[in-house]
Amino acid sequence: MSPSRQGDSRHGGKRSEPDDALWLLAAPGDPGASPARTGSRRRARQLSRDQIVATAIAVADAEGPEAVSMRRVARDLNVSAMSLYWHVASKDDLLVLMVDAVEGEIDIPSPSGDWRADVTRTARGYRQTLLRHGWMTSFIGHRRSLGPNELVHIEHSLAALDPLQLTIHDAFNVLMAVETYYLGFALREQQELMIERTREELSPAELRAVVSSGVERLRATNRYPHLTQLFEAERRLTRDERFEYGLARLLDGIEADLRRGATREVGG
Amino acid sequence: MSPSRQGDSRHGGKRSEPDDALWLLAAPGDPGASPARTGSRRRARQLSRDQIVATAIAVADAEGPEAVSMRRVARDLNVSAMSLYWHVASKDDLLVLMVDAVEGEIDIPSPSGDWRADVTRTARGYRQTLLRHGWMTSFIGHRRSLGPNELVHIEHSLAALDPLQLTIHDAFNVLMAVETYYLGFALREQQELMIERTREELSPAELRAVVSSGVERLRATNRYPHLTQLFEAERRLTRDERFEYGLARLLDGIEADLRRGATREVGG
DNA sequence: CCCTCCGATCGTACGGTGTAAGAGTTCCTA
DNA sequence: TAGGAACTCTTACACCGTACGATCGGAGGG
Repeated sequence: MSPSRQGDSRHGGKRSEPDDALWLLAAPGDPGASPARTGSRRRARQLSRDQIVATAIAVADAEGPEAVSMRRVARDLNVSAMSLYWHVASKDDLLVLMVDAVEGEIDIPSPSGDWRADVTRTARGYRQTLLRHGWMTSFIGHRRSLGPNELVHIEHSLAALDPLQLTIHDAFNVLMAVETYYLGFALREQQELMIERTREELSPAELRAVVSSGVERLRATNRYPHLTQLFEAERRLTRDERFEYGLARLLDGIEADLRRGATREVGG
Repeated sequence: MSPSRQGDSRHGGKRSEPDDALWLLAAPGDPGASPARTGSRRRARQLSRDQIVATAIAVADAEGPEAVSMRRVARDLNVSAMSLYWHVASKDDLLVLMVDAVEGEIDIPSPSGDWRADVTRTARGYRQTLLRHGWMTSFIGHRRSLGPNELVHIEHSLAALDPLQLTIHDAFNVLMAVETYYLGFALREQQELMIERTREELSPAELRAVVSSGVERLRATNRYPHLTQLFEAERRLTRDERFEYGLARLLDGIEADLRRGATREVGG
């Protein structure tokens, strides 16, 4: 019944992270000795945790999240599957590392003094990055701690809010609301893209048939007037427009609330 | 290389859905003949799609998303694994059906005339339901079509916006912004809950050690002033408070924008 | 120089997974 | 009574994560 506990340390591998990799609140993969420290001191061909993570990301980018398996990553590195376990505690750990690595790709504008512009820019960058790595939305739920790159992300985002002179909690509250929004958007967007991709595999004729028969049945029931109308209308808003609309409205609301005089006190 | 195509029909099973189950834009599981139509006309013990979905949901509720396997669900139904495939096209399909079934649990208030109250109520209901079925955030990405229950959800949500007299597109835009928010919140909330649960397995002493050593290292770097401050502060906002704050601000922004005179035209 | 040690890699094996193929069972209809 | 549709089961395959122990190769001590 009780599955294997999270391995504390085996083979006597070292525990220390590569120094400035700071993980908070829970341990990520721990078995790793620091990777290939002095170049070619040991074996010429030295496997490293970063290499593994990069390869796994490449696989996920190219063939989707379900293609990421230990054996597959190992094969791409010309290495046996079990070799990976020296550098990475488990597959779940690898996923966590992948997520944090991508989080490091997001470019973070340094605070300009215009908090709204900064936040908007960060949100767009986040969205672009998740769009570039569509698998992120499937793995992001595996995150069970704050990785070094997310720490940097949060720190910078909070710094961008400095001009507002909020308490740290109010600032965090604002930040979380915005992050919530763009995380949710990324999730929905990914779903939509998958549906679109599925539909692209149909011939135009098939597609038209499926859609119109669906809409037809929808209308026939007479119980979905709004939906019928929606599907019949010609132009739909693009995803970009929807992203910008919701983000702008959220920031509008936050801005107004702040102008109204500090964040509303919550009872307690 | 090319994996199995989605099975069109095998064994000559019927295709028709149970009549009012309306799926749009892509097919869900199709092999199912309609389940146990006339009670005990056939075998006394008749497996049905709904039973399978319910059992799968029960497994997920009790033991988490990773416990849901075809064999496991079959075992709980005292049936062989392959029997499920008569009623359900694949595991992915089962997941889609599970998601839609849960979506049907969300209670939908009938429009009261106060759109903001209605939307808020729906958002809370959605959050509560996703909280009750924590696995939803891991499966929701599998949705590749609009299930009957989500159709109802959208239809009702759009109806709630009627008093605003928007074009159907603008209404949809508003709705999507809100859904984006509470979907994102559910995702983050689930992450947080998993972290909390992980931490609950530690003794208070261990916990304090882990956290404070983390914060200590954080401070030591001198590069995370905001985060350090955040972790040292005593009171954190509850999740409820954060949920309500972001939702209210988003609705504030939408409201203000609408008052400003119809939704802003987007160039094109 | 060899020998020992240990970091790193590998081979094998176990118990799980999703599901294709087709045989077997049960019941309704002609 | 025969036929066939509706449904269930057995078997088998390829793949998965990973426990365990053998093995390899270079660094340090004698």
